[in-house]
Amino acid sequence: MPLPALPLSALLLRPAETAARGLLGALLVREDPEAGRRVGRVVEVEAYAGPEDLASHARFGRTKRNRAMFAAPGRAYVYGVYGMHTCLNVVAGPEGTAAAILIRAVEPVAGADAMRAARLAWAVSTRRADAADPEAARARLAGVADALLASGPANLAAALGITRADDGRDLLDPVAPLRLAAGYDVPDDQVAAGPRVGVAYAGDEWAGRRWRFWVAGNPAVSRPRRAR
DNA sequence: ACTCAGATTAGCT
DNA sequence: GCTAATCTGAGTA
Repeated sequence: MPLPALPLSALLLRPAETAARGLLGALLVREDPEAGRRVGRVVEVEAYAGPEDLASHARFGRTKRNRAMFAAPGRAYVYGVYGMHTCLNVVAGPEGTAAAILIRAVEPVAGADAMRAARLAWAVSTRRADAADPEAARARLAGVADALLASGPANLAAALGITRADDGRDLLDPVAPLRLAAGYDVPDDQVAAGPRVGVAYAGDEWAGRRWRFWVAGNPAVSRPRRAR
């Protein structure tokens, strides 16, 4: 398999949409001494530019929540949303740019069982109904195809055990427990693009940009929902 | 196909 | 205090 044209550290200095597309095929690795190694291939991403991007969390400037966005490229920006969900971004651009790439889906390459177990752990610790009936939660997750375990940003975070404790961590550190690594090159003819999900509030100019990129036909790509 | 609950927090007034 | 949020799963049809 060919390697990406650029090392990740150089790729992440490019404009967000370029870096986002280039991140397709990279590997997201979670080392866990108990559960073992979990690896996913990035198959779906979204680019967010800096404060000028009205869909970006950086549009309010620097805040308590988004401070990691202003850190160096390759850092994690992890935030919580909708009361229970966690999402992972990779900071892009020169430090202070506040650009970021939302990782929306990875295709499990190793550790699918550990991902399933982590999804269950998240469910019973977060959702009231699953806490009340863990067996039902276990049975539901047992029916989830491997390819869907880390499909969608919040599912991805749950499957890899990503929490806000990971906010600001360096994903390019080759020995970090959560890291990005060079993976597979994805040729242009396998890359599809469309509008970002859930950013209708940003107005036509920004919501209309086709800054969501995915590997065409890949089963781990999340189902885009209707804009709200 | 559509609708809704869930449950926390940032950002704003 | 209030509103909406880079979401998901369950319910109805």
